[in-house]
Amino acid sequence: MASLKYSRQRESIKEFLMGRTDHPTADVVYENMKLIYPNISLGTVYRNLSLLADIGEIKKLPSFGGADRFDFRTDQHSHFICTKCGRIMDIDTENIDQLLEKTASKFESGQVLGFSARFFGICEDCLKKEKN
Amino acid sequence: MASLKYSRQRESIKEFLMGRTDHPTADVVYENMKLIYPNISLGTVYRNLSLLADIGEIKKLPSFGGADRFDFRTDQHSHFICTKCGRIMDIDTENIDQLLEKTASKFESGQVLGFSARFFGICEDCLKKEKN
DNA sequence: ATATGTGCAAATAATTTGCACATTA
DNA sequence: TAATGTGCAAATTATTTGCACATAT
Repeated sequence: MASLKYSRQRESIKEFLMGRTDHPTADVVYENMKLIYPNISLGTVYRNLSLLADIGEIKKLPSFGGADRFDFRTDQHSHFICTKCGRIMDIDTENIDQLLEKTASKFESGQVLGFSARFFGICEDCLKKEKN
Repeated sequence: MASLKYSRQRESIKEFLMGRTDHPTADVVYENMKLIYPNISLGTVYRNLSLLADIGEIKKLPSFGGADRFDFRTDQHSHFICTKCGRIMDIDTENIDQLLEKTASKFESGQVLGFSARFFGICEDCLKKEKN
């Protein structure tokens, strides 16, 4: 029944995500884990990210023109995605979440288990760079 | 300056998407195009889908645990995504779109160019199958 | 001891790209 | 005839998986 066993690697991955708010890709996690475990493999990183997402300890964000992102915040919140640099920022949308919740409860063609709002655009940093 | 030239393949791809509401993947488009152009290549399909999305004639939906989806509807609307079978359905959310619009206009850490709400869950068909 | 986890490398899946030839304007 | 598009195959990118060995319970 697939019970869970401790692993240093998994704990470090979790801790790493906990300390970041920028929703890194698996590859970024991998690069950072290599500093602690020089021999860690990308496969291990992917396996643990999937596992952590499955048990709800982290959240997997579907890709937007690139690699998936992983987020330690598992509570309901929205994202702003910069289409220039790919950065993902949390965005405060309490009222939206309430409305989504309401819409979800009214949906009749299936069972809604989750929802999210996403905003696409260009972040401040990229706007500044454009002025050059 | 990359001006646009007519191509039968591109027109057919557009027409095909126009006749569907289920947001097919590039591969599904490819399989259907092969019925018309037996020698068409997947590369051509991808190139035209990207091109059409760039000029705003279709919409590219970021992947959710799989291949990207393409949609002829380019107006603002939301999606219900079945996490079992991957089906994507349009969902009517006028009030949500208004609220998202309002939130977008208030956002200060960048320039919002678009937004979307997505609902995840299990569609009616998959719910029925689960009962077996 | 036995299930679970890991590293490694190979496999798979989705998408992109270089190039010679074909088509459009 | 010059720019754009196509087919083909190889390359790239993101992710998954089989296997022998290592580690946790």
